[in-house]
Amino acid sequence: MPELPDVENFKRYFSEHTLHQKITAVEIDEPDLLEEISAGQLKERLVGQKFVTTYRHGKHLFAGLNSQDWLRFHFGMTGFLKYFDNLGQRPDHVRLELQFENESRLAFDCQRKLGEIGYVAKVETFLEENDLGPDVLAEDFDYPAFETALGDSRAMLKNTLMDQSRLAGIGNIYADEITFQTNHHPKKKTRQLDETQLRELHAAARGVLQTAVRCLAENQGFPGDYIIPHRDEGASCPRCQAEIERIEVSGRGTYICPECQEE
DNA sequence: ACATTGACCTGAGAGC
DNA sequence: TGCTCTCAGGTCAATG
Repeated sequence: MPELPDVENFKRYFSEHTLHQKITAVEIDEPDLLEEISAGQLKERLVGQKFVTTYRHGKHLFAGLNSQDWLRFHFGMTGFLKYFDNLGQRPDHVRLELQFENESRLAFDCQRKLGEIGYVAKVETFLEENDLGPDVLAEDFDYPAFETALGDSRAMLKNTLMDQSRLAGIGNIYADEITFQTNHHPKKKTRQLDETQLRELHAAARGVLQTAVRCLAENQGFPGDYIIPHRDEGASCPRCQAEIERIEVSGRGTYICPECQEE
């Protein structure tokens, strides 16, 4: 689930519920998910603090504390946040739970344990050390920045889009949507695109992610010409009715319309 | 430099 | 009902 649009919504959810409340207890149910800090230290650093701000870069969510440090979440394949005050609403695979002054709680649920919980002093340092490219929805991510980010990638288009060191935020689902919207086969070499096509790709990448953020926020379906709701072998293309195909690209399940996206 | 494969983990759903 | 198989929206390391 969690690609950039999901994480952007987690950010909003986090802000809406947890800011400016004193943390009174921290329960760590799965210490293996901790990255830059031990369980004991994390408790020490969090109890008594408040979250004052949030920041997102790609698929990473940073929650800023009044100590100036940041708690970092990466959601892996199955992570999500749940805020609740009635224990009956506690989800099934909680790996970290924060309790607040008013007895409410925030859980980080992560069934497959592929997520990460980190703790960093500076966001910029983390981004550099982990070689993350620019966030695709950053305000200043204009076409020249996009061109720079792609560099001289010789990979297949889908792989370039998903390469977090070039572009931060795009995963399997939205890579497919972006190639569909621009009528490219995902295995096409990125290098083969001319400038007009690259400009279209840039606009489509931002447009798709922006639209997805909004659709998820409003809990409504995707636009009628999106392939996302038709990720099924045998489903029909929302634009030309041809049969959707499932192929593999670098081991990832990939859905395409063979008519709209010729190789 | 890039593609492929398997590993990390666990569970849901399909098919028998 | 229960078993087995496949698949899952992320990332890393090893291999060719």
